[in-house]
Amino acid sequence: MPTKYDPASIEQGRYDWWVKGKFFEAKDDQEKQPYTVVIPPPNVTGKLHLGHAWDTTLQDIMTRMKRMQGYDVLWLPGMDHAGIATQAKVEAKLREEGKNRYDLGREKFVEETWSWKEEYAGHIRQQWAKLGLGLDYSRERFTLDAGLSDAVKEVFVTLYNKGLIYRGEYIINWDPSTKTALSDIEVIYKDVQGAFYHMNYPLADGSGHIEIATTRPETMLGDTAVAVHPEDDRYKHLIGKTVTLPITGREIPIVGDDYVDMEFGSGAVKITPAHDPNDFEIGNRHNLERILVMNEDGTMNDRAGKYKGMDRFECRKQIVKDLQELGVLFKIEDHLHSVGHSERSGAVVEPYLSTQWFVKMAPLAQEAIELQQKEDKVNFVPGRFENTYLRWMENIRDWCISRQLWWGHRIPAWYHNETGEVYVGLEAPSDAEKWTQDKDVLDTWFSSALWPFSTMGWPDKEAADFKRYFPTDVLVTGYDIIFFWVSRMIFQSLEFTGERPFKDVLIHGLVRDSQGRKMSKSLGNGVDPMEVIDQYGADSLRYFLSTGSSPGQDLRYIPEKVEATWNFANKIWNASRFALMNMNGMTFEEIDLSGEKSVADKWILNQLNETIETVTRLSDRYEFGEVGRALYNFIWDDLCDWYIEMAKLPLYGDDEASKKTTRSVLAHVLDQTMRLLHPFMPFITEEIWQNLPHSGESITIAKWPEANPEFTDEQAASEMKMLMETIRAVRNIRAEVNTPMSKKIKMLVKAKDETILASLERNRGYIERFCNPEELEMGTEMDTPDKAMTAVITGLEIILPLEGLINIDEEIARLEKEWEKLNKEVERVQKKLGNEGFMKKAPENVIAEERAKEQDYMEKRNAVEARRKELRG
RNA sequence: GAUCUGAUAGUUCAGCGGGAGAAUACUUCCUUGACAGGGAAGGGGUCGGGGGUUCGAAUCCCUCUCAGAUCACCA
Repeated sequence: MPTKYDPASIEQGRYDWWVKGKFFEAKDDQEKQPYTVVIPPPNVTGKLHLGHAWDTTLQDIMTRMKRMQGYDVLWLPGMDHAGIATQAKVEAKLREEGKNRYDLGREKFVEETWSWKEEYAGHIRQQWAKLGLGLDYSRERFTLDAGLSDAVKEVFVTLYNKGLIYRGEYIINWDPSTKTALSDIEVIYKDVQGAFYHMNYPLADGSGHIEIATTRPETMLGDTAVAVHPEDDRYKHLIGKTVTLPITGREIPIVGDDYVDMEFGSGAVKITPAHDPNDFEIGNRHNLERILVMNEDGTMNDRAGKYKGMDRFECRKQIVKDLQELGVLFKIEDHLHSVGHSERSGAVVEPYLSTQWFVKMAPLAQEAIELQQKEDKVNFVPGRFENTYLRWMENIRDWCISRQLWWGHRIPAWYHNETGEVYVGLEAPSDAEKWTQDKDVLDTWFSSALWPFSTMGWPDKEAADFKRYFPTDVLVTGYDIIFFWVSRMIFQSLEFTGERPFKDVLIHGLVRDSQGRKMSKSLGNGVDPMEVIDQYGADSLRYFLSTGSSPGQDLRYIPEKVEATWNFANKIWNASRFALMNMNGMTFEEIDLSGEKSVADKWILNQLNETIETVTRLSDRYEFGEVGRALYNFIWDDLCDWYIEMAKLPLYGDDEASKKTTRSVLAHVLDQTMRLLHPFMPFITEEIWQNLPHSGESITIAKWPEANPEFTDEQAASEMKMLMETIRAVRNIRAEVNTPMSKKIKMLVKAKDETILASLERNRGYIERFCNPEELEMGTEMDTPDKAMTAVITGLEIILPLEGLINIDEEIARLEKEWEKLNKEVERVQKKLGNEGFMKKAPENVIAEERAKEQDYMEKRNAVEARRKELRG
């Protein structure tokens, strides 16, 4: 084994070996309980970022752990066809070749995209491999697979027949750059510095004018009314009159509608039913004409008259100029308002009148909301996200699901070529030649919403995997896609399987840069997980990601922290190296823990028990940050700093029996520790475990450790505690008087009683090794020389005669300070114990603890006081 | 405007009713046979401010300040 931990060399080839060994495949073993997780499918043409690495590492930890705990684990991988994003990428590539999708035609274009998909899917699998994810590739799925497409059709047709999917002409969010409709949540609102344009529309009868204001003056070309509040004294007499729309000269009515806010602006609103959702509704109430003035690409259409062909923002400039010249537009105010942008393309979204398909949400949402009142609800971790989810569900609007793209699930609707009749079905009508299928595809999220069951063979309700592995146990995802995905899976699963799709949802935060900023392409502050792995290894990255935060909180990526994790891995590596060097070829069968054990042996076994218990308990609660701390402390402090140092005594000695026991304890503790750590750091633990005396083919299928009650040993724990305190006290004094370990000093130990003395005598060897005295005298009575440093710890007093090295005045001052400190503690505890309320109401164990503290502090204080008196002489 | 989150050592963060913790940085010492990317010792915090509940509050409640997020409105 090399002296330095080199992740690249140990990670090399290991993943392929795991996959070949089929350790990650669900075995459909009826003896075992199933445990299921489906991966949140990444965009197939995307690249995995640190967020994916975090998300999948958490899933890997849980599935590896459950596998070791004896579950029949299925962790199902897959990818998402990501309609808009993927199509945009392929179109960009075509553009580079001087082509566009229309040159290829729909069929060719989709073919081209499929081959892209194949290439990129390979990249993603490589990244999963590099992260070490224990995925069952025999069950990998893609949202456009035949099976999943059947599920999509089944859901569409069923919802349509139930009246929960409808087609209609409404105002939707239109992205003019990708020329498709978007759902409400695909629109990102950003505050933008715009302008508020004030205009006077002249009354048709020439009796004056009415003032309106708008942020989108170009839409005035499609105005079909002006609305005022029916109670507004300024305007109510005008209701029923008409105004002449400047430029177009159309005559449009003034209507009264409650929607208008009298306090806002002039209290009169221009109404453009084809370009604004609120205006659309007002239009419906007043039977107004809908005049669409834009094309799908955001340029002005025929209805825009002389502005035809202009881009919408060009048109805005021009129309403002023209209206100013006409004297209609008389004021432009700066105005900060929020403007919708496409989540994918970034283009300014246009509210646009269009015929689209929608899911009627109210009944579906209602069921999902009611689920949370029931026993088998979806359990959000942390719980507060349930409220986020519920509030969204309660206010949900209908979901626009049609997209004007080519890459996706084609909508299973056909229109009769002559009658225009609509047919919706799993297959085309029998006289297919007389019908034309809807050109559009479905929102990508429509298919991902079915992921937990469509991947398992549904709509075949008898499919083996669906019956065995659904519902899933936990879904892991970031809080940013609760609305996009989690909520939709819940209502679709309820509607179609009658069950929740997962028992738990573990929500994590976002990975940010070291300054707390979101990672983004525009800032260029993104970090590629693959580069981190090249530098520090997958295990370091995984440990950093999984233990570096608490549930639901964001995580800053700080290179120094990943480095610190590398140091931890290096520590583990070297501890194992030490063990192996001293194992003397011991085999697994030769491990024997029945021999006589030292305090150190008993103590480390006791600590191991506690660690096993803590790691198991906290992992079940997804408290990986705490688990990480427990493992770190156990390995670095208990095992490396203390146990291994103490084990050197027997290992370098010549008592064969204790050598064998020490080797056995080391082998056992390391074996168990590697197992505990394996879900977090799979590569290094497999490597070390394979080198250690072990039984079994791979640590991935080794049994999860269980605390052994035989090894729980309070006595050893307290004896060890005293020993450690003794050693620390001596080190402390040595540091204080600048007397390094290499320098031998005389050492006296005064024990409080015979029991303590006996314990100290038992551990004389350790004291000699760690305190390096030239002479060690221990007893219950001890004369203290004047020129000595002393330390008081629970149960004993340490005296180091240091002739010539100490200054008595300084020592007295130090003792006085120490006395003050101890006295303060005594007073604090006594105040507590003297408090009637405390004594009456505090639990017994707390009172007992306080009593013990009082005793301890008093003894220490008295010893310090006695020493001070001696020095004062 | 509503809701949520955060404010703890120089820095990044845990802890979330019973004696202020980790990592990192810093200071001093240590070429001890796993590891100098190591070991030992140490300094450093009225746990954002103010109220309250409690025998007891960093931890629970209220309020204020600051930072961030989400949703809604924005003619």
